[in-house]
Amino acid sequence: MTGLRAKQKANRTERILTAATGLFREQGYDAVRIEDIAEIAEVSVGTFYNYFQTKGDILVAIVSLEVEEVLLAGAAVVARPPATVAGALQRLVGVYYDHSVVYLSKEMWRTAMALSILNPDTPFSRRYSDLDGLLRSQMCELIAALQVFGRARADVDAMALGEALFNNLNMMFIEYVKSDMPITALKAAVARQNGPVAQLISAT
Amino acid sequence: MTGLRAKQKANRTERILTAATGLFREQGYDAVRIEDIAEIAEVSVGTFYNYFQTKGDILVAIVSLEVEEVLLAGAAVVARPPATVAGALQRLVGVYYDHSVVYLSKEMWRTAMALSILNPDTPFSRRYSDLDGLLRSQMCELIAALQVFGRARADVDAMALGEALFNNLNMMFIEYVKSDMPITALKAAVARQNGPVAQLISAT
DNA sequence: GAAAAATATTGAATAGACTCAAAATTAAAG
DNA sequence: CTTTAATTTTGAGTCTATTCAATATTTTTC
Repeated sequence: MTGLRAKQKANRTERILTAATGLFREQGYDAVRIEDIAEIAEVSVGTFYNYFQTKGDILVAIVSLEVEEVLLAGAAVVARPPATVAGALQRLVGVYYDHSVVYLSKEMWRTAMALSILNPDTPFSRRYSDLDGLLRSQMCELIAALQVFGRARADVDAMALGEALFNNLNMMFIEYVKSDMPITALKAAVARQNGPVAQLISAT
Repeated sequence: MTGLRAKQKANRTERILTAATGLFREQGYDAVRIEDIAEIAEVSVGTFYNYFQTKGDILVAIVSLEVEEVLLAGAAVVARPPATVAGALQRLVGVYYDHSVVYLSKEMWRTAMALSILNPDTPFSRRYSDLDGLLRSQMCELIAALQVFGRARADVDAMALGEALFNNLNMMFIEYVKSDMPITALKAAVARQNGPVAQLISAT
């Protein structure tokens, strides 16, 4: 047996996460009070703070769960990349963006990103940063895969280029959640920015 | 005469900004209370809020002043770019980073960037975003200048590439202020990331 | 220059994130 | 099964950013 305590702990974590996710979606991050989350989760405010260090922490935790999904979706693209460099890049970018936008509002993204910058040492911020690192690696893998398939020139540093490409798409996502730009405009802008690079590294 | 009111207003803005700048540098953003700023600036808490919408707003205002300096320094590089693409890119990047780091701590940068993401519609956040846009344009100008001087291939979209390069260096700066990385490591990492692009667009 | 209008200042009151010492629960020891 | 020890929960209390109605100052009007 895992012990009563461990079971109750898991159960409470679950209840708090569920309560917070629902409230954030319904009312937005700012409008939700810790008291509200605690009430729905049937714990006290103090207990909430035993499970999550700050209000921001739980949001970052929720967002991290979402990023894990994005990572899975991206892996599928890397496994079977489209045949052209430009196409492959745009497919991966599109998958990232589309998945990022399903469950989380722009406000939730803004808040989570802001908090992960503000308090980089909080445990869930670390997790978020780690996931970001994995996405970055995935982009590098994609470039490497294109080289293996002979679609991209072999004489470029896939690692370096992948990092730069990822950083660009990530920064553009920040612009997107800061503005009222539609997702189509975001994709178009990134496609344009990737254009020169895609052309230059395409195998001749 | 500009009117008594206008003069007093300018004077108070000045006093508040000076007080806040000093306190933020001495104690860090979080440790400073609005009450402290108001006391040193010899105004009431209420008056502070007549001049700045939030505590974050005044930080973003201070940081924006700094970004204006960075912009000036960058203009000098664009006016006389180093002779190689890689060299020119690295010079501009270096100027940006060096100037950004003189007066503002990593904590101040983290806070300002986080807040400009969190509340993009506050007046000073807009100003900050605008300045960021100008920096981005500056990178585009640099690429264009290198093309004019025959250092870079003329058949690449300078605008698109400049944006991507700037977004990369900007995201790397975020990584830098989130971590305890020294600035030398930051520059080295960006140089590496820019490497493939610099090589590919260099005039043959 | 006095009265009215417009604009600013003020600080006490509010709200909500977060803390912490006491109380309760679970586990371990005998 | 009791007693003791180790963990957890709890919610009243603290701290600060922010608001707003009352007050004060400056400008405009006549």
